[in-house]
Amino acid sequence: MAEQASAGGRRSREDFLQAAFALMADGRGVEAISIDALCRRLAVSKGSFYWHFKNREALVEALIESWAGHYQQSIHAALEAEAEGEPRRVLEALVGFWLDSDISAIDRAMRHWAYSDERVLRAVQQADGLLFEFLLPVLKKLGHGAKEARRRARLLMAVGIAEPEVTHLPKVGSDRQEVRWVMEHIVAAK
Amino acid sequence: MAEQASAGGRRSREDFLQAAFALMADGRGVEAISIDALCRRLAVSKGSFYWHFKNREALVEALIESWAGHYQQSIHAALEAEAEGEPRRVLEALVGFWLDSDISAIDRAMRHWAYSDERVLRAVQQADGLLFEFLLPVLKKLGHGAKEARRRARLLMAVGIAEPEVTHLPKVGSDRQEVRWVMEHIVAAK
DNA sequence: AACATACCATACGGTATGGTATGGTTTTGT
DNA sequence: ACAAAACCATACCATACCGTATGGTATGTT
Repeated sequence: MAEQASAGGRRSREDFLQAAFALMADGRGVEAISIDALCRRLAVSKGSFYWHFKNREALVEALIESWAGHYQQSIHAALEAEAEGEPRRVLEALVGFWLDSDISAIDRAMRHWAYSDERVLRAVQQADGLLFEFLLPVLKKLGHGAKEARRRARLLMAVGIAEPEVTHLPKVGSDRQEVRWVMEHIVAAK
Repeated sequence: MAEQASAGGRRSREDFLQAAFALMADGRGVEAISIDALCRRLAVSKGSFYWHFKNREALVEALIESWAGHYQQSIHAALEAEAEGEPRRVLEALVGFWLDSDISAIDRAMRHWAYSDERVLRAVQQADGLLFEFLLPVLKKLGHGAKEARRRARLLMAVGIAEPEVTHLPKVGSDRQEVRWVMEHIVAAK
């Protein structure tokens, strides 16, 4: 414990956000984020927290905003760079982004949190919509019509989302091989 | 409020389990199951709860066991009856089972709960494994080899699991149409 | 030196929760 | 009818949490 942030020095708003994400990622979701737990993790007292945030709600709102920002930024960074190039490379980038372990842990927590908080739901749906919009033209480039593109984009995202849920089912080949198979099967025009 | 169970009469262990599932289904998952909330819902006091259960942990364990039992039973009821018939009909039955709103709400809650409780994780994985084993022969009947069957069964389950997560993305046709498309696309041999 | 600002510690109040102790009521067996 | 068992209500305690009040320290600024 006793996070970085220059262990003797002071804490910033960002430190609390980072610690909250960390709690969320390896805990029981948003419920794991208690102010006491945060302060323990940062080796600081509640006085500090309430200096940086009005209350727990303010932290929560900041968390949502921060996540949305990072998520969108990640998508842009991973995909926009490739957007003009070979469609398959764009999809590779997407998969790489999605399988990133840090992202996916927080991602799962956010998705569940969305069930109990409308604001989170909106943030997640907006992020999904963004990714979806990226996928559509890529699939069209691969020769699919509008309807087919929508269906396959949807399917692709469903698979991406559910992947962590089916890791226990017997796999046929390596991760790379599986990805390639899904690509060819879902993505390729018949 | 004030559940059935003969509103004046006494409560059984099963009543508490049912109420707990109900709380779980329309709440924030397992955290929504507080003893007070349960007792309020059943119009009874904590004395009753602690008569039927040693403590909250005991309730939780009973919940896991009960869910696993019901889930397996549902799978058998829905699929085994069709197991010898037309493969497509088996899959239709599966989809019908999966889209059942009650099941899927609790299902989602269980899946998330699994992240924070190993016992739940085992129960969910075992249930998934069961369904998976049902799917394999069906897909083989449709003309797929062993590898292809495993891959497609996995994909099919991923789609089923993730479906509730992508409901906000634009759909092309009606539910039935979408299901047919996925069937044809994932299930059918090319 | 005097003050201002930013930051943090400690102690406390209020509430929601899990849990216990104890006794009362209803049902059941004989 | 009567006792035992099953079932439940009430009062109470301990803990964990959010939030506040208040005082303290470090680093400037004038």
